[in-house]
Amino acid sequence: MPTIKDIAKRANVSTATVSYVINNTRYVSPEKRERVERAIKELNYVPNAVARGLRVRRSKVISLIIADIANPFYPDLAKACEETAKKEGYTVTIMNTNDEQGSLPKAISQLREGTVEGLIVTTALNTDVPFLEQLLQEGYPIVLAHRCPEMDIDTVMADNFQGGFEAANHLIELGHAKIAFMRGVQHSPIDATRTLGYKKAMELAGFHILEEWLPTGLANYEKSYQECMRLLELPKDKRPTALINIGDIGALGAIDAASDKGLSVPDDLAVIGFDDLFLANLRSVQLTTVRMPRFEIGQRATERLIEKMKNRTDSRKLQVTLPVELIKRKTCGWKK
Amino acid sequence: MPTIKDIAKRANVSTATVSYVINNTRYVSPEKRERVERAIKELNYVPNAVARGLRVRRSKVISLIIADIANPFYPDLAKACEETAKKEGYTVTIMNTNDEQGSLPKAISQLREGTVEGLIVTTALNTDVPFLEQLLQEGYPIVLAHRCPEMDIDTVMADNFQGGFEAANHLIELGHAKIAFMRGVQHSPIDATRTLGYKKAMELAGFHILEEWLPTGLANYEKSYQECMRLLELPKDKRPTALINIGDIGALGAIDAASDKGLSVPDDLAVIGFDDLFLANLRSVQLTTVRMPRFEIGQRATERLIEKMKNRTDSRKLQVTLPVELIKRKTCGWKK
DNA sequence: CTGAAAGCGCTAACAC
DNA sequence: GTGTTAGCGCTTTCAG
Repeated sequence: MPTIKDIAKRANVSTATVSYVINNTRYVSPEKRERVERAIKELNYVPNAVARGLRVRRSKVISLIIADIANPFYPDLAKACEETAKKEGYTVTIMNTNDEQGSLPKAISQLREGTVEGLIVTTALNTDVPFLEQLLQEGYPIVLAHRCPEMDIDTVMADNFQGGFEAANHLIELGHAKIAFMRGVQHSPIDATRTLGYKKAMELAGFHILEEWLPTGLANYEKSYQECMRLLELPKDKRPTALINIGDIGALGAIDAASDKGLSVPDDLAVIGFDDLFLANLRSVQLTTVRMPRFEIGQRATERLIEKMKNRTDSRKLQVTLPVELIKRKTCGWKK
Repeated sequence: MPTIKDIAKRANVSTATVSYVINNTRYVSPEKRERVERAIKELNYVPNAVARGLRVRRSKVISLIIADIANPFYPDLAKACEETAKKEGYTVTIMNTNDEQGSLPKAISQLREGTVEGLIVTTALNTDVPFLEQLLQEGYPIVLAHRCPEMDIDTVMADNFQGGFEAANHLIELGHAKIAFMRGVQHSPIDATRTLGYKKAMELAGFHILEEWLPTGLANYEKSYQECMRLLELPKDKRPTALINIGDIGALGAIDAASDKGLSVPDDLAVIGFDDLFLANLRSVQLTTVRMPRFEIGQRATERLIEKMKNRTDSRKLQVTLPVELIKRKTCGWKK
C-alpha cells in the first residue's frame, strides 16, 4: 500500500503538494501536478480515508439506522437516502438494530467514534429518547425519519394520525362498526399516533371500542395471524367485521387467518394495512392500505441531515409531516 | 470530546495505562484501573475509532455489498451476516450498488481506504471480475456470496444448476413440454448456470427450446409482466404452457400477466420461481419455487471471511455449494 | 508558488 | 507495574 510519501518521493515534490493536487485545494504548477498524477497512477495509490478522517474529522459517510432490514418498508427509504446523499458526495451505510432495546446505543457509538458524520434514525423507541437527547446536546447531526418523537429534534415523518383516522373512517363509511386495530411494537410513538387516529374516528362515529379489538400484531405475519385467529373466535356480537393492521405484512397474516377460518375477505372481514408495499398491489392480494411516502421521507431526511452537517451552527429543529394517502383496493370491499 | 489524554490527566496516569485498561491488554493495578474507569465515566469518554484504526489498521467492520436492497432476497442474507459477525465482535455495514456496472469499484475502495477490513460481495457481474482479482492479489480478504464466479476466489453459493434442472424437470414430470425460462440480468453467472440446468433437463427429455422462450425478465415484476404478456400472445403451437422465472418477484409478474389475459394459473400456465421469498407462501399466492438457503449462505460466507481476516496467510480458496430445494406449491398444478 | 513540519488520537515497543 | 514516546497517513499552517 503506497502512502502519500511514496507519491511525493516518486514525483519529486513534497507531501503537501501531493495533498494539494489530490484535494484540489490550492494552485499547483502544471508540471508538478502532472508528475504527481502520473505517480498516483503508476503506484495505484488510494488515499487512506482513515488517516484523512483523523485529520479533518470528516468521513463523508452517513449512517442509516433501521429497525428491521427484513421489513420491505425500508429499502425504498434507504434508496432515497443513498441517491440524495450521493449527489452531495456522501456515502450511506446501513445498520440494522432489530428493534431490540439497547441496540441503538451501539449504533450511535459510530458517531462518537468518528466513523460516521451524521445519523438518520428510523427507529427511535421511546426508550431511546435519552440517548438521542444526549447526542443532540453534544452537537451531533441527527435526524429522525418515519418516527414521531416526543422531543425536540429534526424529523421527517408521515401524518400517522390522519392515516389511522382515514383508515377507520373509510371502514365506517362502508358500514362497519366493529373495527379492530392490530397494534405494532410497544413504545413506538408511530403506533400510538395511528391508534389515536383510529380512536378518534370511532369516537366521532359514536362507536365503542372493545378492549379485545386492540391486540398486538407487531406488524408481522405470524403474530398477526395468531391474533386475528383469536379475534375471529370472539362471540358473534363482539367479533369485528373489519380490521386495520399497523403494517401490510401483518394485514396479510390477518387475511390468511380469515382464509384458514373459511371466512371471506372482504365480505366477512374487511382488512386495511399500512405502508402500501409492493405486494399490496398484486392481483391476488389487492390490499387496501394507507400509503406512506417512503421515498420522500428518505429524501427529505437526508437533505436536512446534510444541511445540518454543513452548517453545524444551525440549531433549528424542523419537523416535517408529509401527507398519507388511502389506497382503496379490494380487501375492504370498496367498489368504484 | 474528551481524548485519551484527558482521561490520563484526570486519572493521574499515563495515556498508555488508559489504553491498557480500555483494551485489557496488560496488567494494571486495581487502584489505577479503578481511577481510569471512573474518569471514563465522568467524562463520558468514547475512544476514537478512527485514530485507533489508523494505528492498528483494523476497523472491525466488514462490508456487505448487495446488488439491490429492494430485493427481498438480501435481508435474510444480511441478517445472517450480522449475527455471525457480531459473535466475533465485528460490525456489518451494508452497501447497495443497484447492480450498476462500475459501482463495484466504488464499494471496493472502502477496503483500500481502510474503513473496512473485509468484503462480502453478492454482486459480482462478470464485468467486475478484473477488479476482484486485483484486490485479491493485493491480499484483501473477500468472499463471494450467492455468486458463482469464473475465477479462483472463496465462494459460498447454492447449487444453481440443480435448481434450474429440478424446476424444469418437475414441470416435465407434470406433463409440460413447452416450458419458458425468463432470464435475469446479463453477465450474471448465476443466471447462466440456472439456465444451463433448465436446458439440460429439456435436452434429457428430448424437448426442443424455442428462442422465444428465453426472454429477459430481469427477475423484476414489471419486465416479467411484459415479457410474459408477449409469451402468451405467441401462436398456440408455440405458446408455453409453463414458465420458470429466475426470481419469485418476476414469477409474480408473470402470474399477474396470465391473470390479466384471463388465463388460469396453473391450468393454462404453470409457474415456478426462484428463492422462496416470504410472499411465495401466502395463501393467495402459493408459488412453487426453488428455495435458496439464504441464511446459511450469509452465515457461511461471513464465517469464512472472518477466518481469512484472522489468518491473512490463508490463501486457500474454498468454494462451497449448498443444496437447493424445490418447494412444491400450487402454481405449477402439483397435487399431493 | 512550494515545502517543512506539527499534530489529529491512539497503540505498543522500549525503557525504567 | 507503569510511563515515555515514536509514529500510523494525512492536511494545513507558517515560513520562505
